[in-house]
Amino acid sequence: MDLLPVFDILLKSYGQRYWWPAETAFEMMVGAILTQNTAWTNVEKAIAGFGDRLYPEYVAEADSAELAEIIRSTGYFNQKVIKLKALTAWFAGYDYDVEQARQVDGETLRRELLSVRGVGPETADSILLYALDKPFFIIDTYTRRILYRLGYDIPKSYDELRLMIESRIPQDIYLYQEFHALIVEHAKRHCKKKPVCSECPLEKRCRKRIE
DNA sequence: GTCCAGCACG
DNA sequence: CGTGCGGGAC
Repeated sequence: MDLLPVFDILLKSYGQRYWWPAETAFEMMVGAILTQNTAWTNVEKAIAGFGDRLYPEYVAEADSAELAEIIRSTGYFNQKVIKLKALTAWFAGYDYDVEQARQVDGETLRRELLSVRGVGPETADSILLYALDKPFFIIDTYTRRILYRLGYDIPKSYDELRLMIESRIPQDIYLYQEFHALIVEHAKRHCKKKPVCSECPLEKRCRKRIE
């Protein structure tokens, strides 16, 4: 599994992504919850709906029905209200200060995040990588789909695939952040569920397997 | 009508 | 391992 050439091709094709798009670390965490099984365009509406209220004290205190109305466009809004409040309660343990959280080692933070209601492995690793600067490689549907079509043998479990990738590329925050962002871009432009293979930058390396 | 950046629960 | 959660884009 030689992944760096794939990264280089995607980087040359799409350019730097500078992900994740968020003004603050807390906004990033909120976005990670809201985008679960949801298109990002629907998340943007919700983020905008917060206006100047996108800070942890508001989410902690806000009436659930009011919060649900703000994030309605992201779907699963009743569940996501619970998740947002649970994640914010975890963040309170660090005085809503991302610098404090960053002092803690990554494995500890990951265990903590996974114990938060509504935070699974993908959401945890997204927060770790993009808000807390910890090198955990995010595995999402896009990652699996693209690697599968490229012909790699994909382990079934989330952590097996994550550890496999992490063991094969340099442990570098920038690389992890940019690589995941490029995977998302590639999945949206070409490697969709129904692939759009014309002008695909990875065409030469792809098995062109459909499903 | 169908599809889509997960997760918790039974 | 199957199901519920839910909106918006197409």
